[in-house]
Amino acid sequence: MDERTIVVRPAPPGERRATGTRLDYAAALNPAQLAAVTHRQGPALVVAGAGSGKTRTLIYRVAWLIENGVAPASILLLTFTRRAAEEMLGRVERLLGSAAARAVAGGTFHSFANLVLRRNGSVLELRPNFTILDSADAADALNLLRARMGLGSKDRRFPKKGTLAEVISMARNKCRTLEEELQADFPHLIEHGAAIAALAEAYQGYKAERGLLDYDDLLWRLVELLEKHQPTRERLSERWRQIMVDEFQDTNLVQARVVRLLAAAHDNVMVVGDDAQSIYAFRGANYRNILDFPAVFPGTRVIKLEQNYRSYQSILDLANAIIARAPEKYAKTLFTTRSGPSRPLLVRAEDERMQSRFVAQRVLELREAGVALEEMAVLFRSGFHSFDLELELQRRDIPFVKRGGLKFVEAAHIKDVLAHLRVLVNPADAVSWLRALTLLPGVGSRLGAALVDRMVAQRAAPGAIAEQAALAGVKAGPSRDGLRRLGELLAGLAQSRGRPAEKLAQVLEYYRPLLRDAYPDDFPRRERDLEHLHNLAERYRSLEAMVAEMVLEPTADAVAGVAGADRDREGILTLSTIHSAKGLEWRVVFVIWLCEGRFPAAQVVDEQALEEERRLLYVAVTRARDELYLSYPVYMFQRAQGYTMSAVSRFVAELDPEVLPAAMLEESEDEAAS
DNA sequence: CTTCTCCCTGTTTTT
DNA sequence: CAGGGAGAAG
Repeated sequence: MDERTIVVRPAPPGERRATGTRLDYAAALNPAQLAAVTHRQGPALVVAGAGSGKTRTLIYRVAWLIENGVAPASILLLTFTRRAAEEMLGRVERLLGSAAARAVAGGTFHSFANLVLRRNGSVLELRPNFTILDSADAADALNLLRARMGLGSKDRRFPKKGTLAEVISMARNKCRTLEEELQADFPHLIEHGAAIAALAEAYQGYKAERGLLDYDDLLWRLVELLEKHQPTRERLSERWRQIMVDEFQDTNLVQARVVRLLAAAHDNVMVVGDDAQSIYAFRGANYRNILDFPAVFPGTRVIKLEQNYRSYQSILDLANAIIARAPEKYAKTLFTTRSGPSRPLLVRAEDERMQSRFVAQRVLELREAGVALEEMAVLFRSGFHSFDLELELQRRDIPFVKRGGLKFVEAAHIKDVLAHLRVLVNPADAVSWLRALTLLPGVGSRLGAALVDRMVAQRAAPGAIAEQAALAGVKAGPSRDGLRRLGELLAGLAQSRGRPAEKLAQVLEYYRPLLRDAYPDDFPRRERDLEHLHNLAERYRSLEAMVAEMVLEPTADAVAGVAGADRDREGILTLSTIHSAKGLEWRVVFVIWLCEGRFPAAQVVDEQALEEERRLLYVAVTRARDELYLSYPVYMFQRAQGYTMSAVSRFVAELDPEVLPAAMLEESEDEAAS
């Protein structure tokens, strides 16, 4: 049964040509793709099923526009990650055999907003050196204000800082009032409604005074800029006369508004998406954006891409069966001409160890059979689901990278280092100040906050922190010594004309002793991360760009595992959350932990969220080209109850065994011996 | 009053 | 495994 046959697949047509000739679009694309690529003007909605050549279509579209006289600089390509945009534009460049594509603007909504606001923010009285807060920074700021306002100091049931940040952010992403948001998603917090509202208002003021923008502000201030300042709107709309948005099903209402406003002058918008792959409702995305697009842009041309070029038909049958029950959608059924010997398989393992051993062993067998490690991936619902597997892979010396889970720049020690640089860029950045100050021995939240307030009120230069501390009455002692060293560091950096990487190196030198004190157990691992950070810094020419982009575009590498500086994945297996696997594909895919409580996740109860989990599984299985394994352990360990019997995921249980045959694992003689 | 330390808990997904 | 809470120490 493991006899693997060689499958001859047609190579994707096109993507190479002699210079000087025009691309042969009709030969390279199917009729639906061609229609999208050569769409003249006005709004268009491309409903693109998984693996239907969506990216390819966008690439050819950009090339076609350029070949037909559209200036590259007037094309805007909004994608889900910067990397997606860069990869696409790189391919356009190869396609056209010229560097023209480099002038195309591309990136995420947030990074686009960042650039526009830095250049045009003055009409909003926004300083160009504003700091961007990530969700953890936002939560910290809220917590500071909560303490100051004396809210929930005694009440144990008062929401934690992360929850507060989530409520406030969700309301803004869904264009709701706080009351509406609490009613809809946090009914158990309604009793704290007034306190949360007061906090939200204080938070707005706090950010405005200190030049701080959180993720939501980036989008909302852009909307404000475009809505309230007609000349700016017209200028920007004229500048980008061709707008393309990828993964439109994962945009939220604010982003949809940005699109509407940006296209005000011409309506030349092409959005591409798949309602069946909408998996970001939890952060406010609304796949209705796709369903409603034709109403928002009258005269929209709708083009459906249904032919799948990725997966075997047996895998698509499974995908179609999974999504068949979704209640509201653009009806479409994926089909392909690809068929092969293997079918998806449901694998029942005794327990988690067994599941891990199965994956590791199968990966090795496949590698023996000629499938390179980078052509395989293991996908899961949540970051921590792969912990046991990671140990097993390490034990067997199988190299892997993990995508998703805790991000590199979210690790405490990385944030510590960056805080020093952020203070340099924006001396009013109270959040970063507090972080840097409380690292010092003898400086806690109280003294730290007092010093920050003083620095901001006095508009003092960062290097003046020690003098300001003395003026504030800090007595000589360990805290004064620390503050003096911090002041010397910052004063030196403010003077320095060095590159960002050189400044970072100085911060690292200062920070290393603090790191060793703070993490006596595992500072070596963290020091390696700092090395990696230093390598990343080499790419940037300006400090401002570096600190902004590190927040907006965190590198996909997780902290754990090999935080390798090299980015090529040759000979490396991929482990990934399904969310981070979006848009990618592999020859062989394993999806693990398909049991109730894990997938769907335990905390998911309401209908809408369950539907999203279903779509998530759909995304997972459509990542596979040739082979697909879904697995789950029969017994799972839960700390509270010990070993319990698990139930297979409802999404799998309801499927016809025809589309997903089941198998179980048995301990064989030689395996038991090893 | 402030900071430090130790123990507890409870873990989705991400710009 | 980190973030928060409680209690001890400065």
